[in-house]
Amino acid sequence: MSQSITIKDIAKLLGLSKSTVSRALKDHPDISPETKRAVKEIAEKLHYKPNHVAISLRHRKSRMIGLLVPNISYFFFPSVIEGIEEIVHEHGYQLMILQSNESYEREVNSIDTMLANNVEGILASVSRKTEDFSHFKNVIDRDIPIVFFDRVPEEIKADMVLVDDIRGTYDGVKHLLDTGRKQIAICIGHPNLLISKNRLKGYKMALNEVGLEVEEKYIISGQSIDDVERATHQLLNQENPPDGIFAISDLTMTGIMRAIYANRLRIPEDIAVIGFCEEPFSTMYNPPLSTIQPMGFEIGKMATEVLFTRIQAEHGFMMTPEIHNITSKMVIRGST
Amino acid sequence: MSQSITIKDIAKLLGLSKSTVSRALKDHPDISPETKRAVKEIAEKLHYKPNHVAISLRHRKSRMIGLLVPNISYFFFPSVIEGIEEIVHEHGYQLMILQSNESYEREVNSIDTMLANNVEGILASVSRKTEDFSHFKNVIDRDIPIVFFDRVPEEIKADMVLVDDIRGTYDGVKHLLDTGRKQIAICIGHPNLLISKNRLKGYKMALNEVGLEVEEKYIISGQSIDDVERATHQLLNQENPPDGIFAISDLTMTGIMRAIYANRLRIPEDIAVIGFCEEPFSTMYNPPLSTIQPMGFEIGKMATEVLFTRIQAEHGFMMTPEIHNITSKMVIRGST
DNA sequence: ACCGGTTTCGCAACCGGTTGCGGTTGATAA
DNA sequence: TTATCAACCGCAACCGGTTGCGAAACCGGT
Repeated sequence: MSQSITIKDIAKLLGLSKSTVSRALKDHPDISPETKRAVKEIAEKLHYKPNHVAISLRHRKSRMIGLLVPNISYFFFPSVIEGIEEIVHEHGYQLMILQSNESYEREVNSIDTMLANNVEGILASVSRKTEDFSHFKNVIDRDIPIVFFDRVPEEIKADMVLVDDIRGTYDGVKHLLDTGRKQIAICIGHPNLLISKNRLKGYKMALNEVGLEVEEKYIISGQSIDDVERATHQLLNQENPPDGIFAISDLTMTGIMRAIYANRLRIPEDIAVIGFCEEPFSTMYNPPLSTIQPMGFEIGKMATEVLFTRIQAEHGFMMTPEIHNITSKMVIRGST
Repeated sequence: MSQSITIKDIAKLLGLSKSTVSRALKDHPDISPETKRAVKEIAEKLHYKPNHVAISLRHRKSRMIGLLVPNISYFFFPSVIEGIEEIVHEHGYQLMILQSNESYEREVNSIDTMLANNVEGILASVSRKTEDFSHFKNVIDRDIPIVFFDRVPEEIKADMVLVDDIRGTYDGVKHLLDTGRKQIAICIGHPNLLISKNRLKGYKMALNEVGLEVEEKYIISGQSIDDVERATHQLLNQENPPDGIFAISDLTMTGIMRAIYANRLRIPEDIAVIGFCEEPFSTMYNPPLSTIQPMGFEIGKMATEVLFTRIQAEHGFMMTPEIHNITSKMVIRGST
């Protein structure tokens, strides 16, 4: 039984044609009830499983959704994926997950394999290194729906689902101000990224609202935990160190926390900390961190729902792309 | 250009047959150099990309490896996946990642879609809920190589790649003893799991070696962070509380740490902590945790290498299954 | 002119399903 | 008796490549 059994096998056993078996299996009205029964019975007995590859080839569609993520190593993307899978499976589709690992080549490659595998739609979060977006244009030209989330290309016309960074940062910084902090620092990622810009915007909004000016010395950035740790050290050891820090991600938060611990500062007495962090990351610290939850699950769900409306829309009748902002939830814990 | 272009398109444009084009593209010696040049040139110009689905159907193989994991939400599996991807891509294959989410139905389902998609091999870590393993037997009967890792079924004859739990736990507990601890507790997962049994074994080995007896009250277990947190509370508040705890995973560690913090105990002064934990999890705490690193990356690599030797072996000529133990690395930090 | 051997290419079947269309059968109506 | 029609099923093409085999065209040698 090393070979999987096919429709032809069933047909031969029953003295029928392939077409009849195929139709019987899917309750086509042309087939008599007895024939259907016989076919289904033997199919059941032999554990017949249709070959998706053949179906995909014939129909030019695969019931598969391609997912491109930079990585799955931290909290955010896995939770997004959970949201995606919920909707994908609801529709009876399968998910094909590809990691770019922040590499442009692998990103292009991944898109190629998705197309070569006839995915019916693509969800994508782009790599940090990507600056040429023609592989995505390619997808759009082929009329394959694509929805970007979180890390989106700026120059592509497509649906986007984003965390509301401006609002989230504004909320977090405002909360720090509300608890009496005056010198609030922020740690951002790569300054070119849209998310960094937006978060800075929210930061400025909150400060300006209470008449504070943005000071350059309170803005640090870093690409890795170690980067951030070093930057935070400098930040804490300058004159007039901050009494509150807003971290932009789980990674920056880790670097910041390490530096704070190393400097023997107390949280929240000496310095308050809040930032964009996922569960269960934020509850592991001492004290548990107040956070702006990015709601990865909701982002995944929303992105996938948008994708399916595109898939189900008549081809050619494309609505204009939309941008969805998912507002984050602020959770106050011991660190502020 | 909404339709992707095929071999037939190229053939028509050049007045050739499909077969000639196909052969030209793969440098078949039967084709003249000029024809090859012409074909390749126009293929390049039109951005021709072969349709993997068609190739897969024809060859009955897909150059895809299926990966079944319970989840991708924590540190261990993502790092395993990194190792897997390294080897998979080295071989020019693609990885199809499916999550069971600890659900038996979804596990069976995932195996089905892998088979239906003609994967050439499967890497699997089974769900906690799985007790019937016939879906895996099915795979083996079909002569499709499968390698289990980390969470393995006991009653299936197949290659396995495991963390050396006995050795790892032994090392960790021994280290606690070496630093002068006398009452050492351990927190395990579900008692039925092989890993729990093995880790208990290592725990006992280390204790017995220095003439200590295993006491039931020092063995706790839990399925979730909250479970563990509660159990640790009880553990710490009984008479003769432990002065060292060995945690069996990132999850149990989180519960334990929360309970320790809540009880205002100092680490490592009052209680030392060590356990199986992944980077960067263990460095986030205060103090950074000593850990037994499970080496997910190595496990992934090893499992995939074994899988490819099976794939490349002549079918039928199956070697007997092997069990590989990956020894963990002990990293001493501030918590012990 | 004829033959054997290359070189170069096309025909057609095939992978495993799907589907338009046409054919056969039997029953019913005219 | 014959036309009509529904019920039921098979033929064959198709999706996009791959490949065994045969054939045409050309070569130099006799």
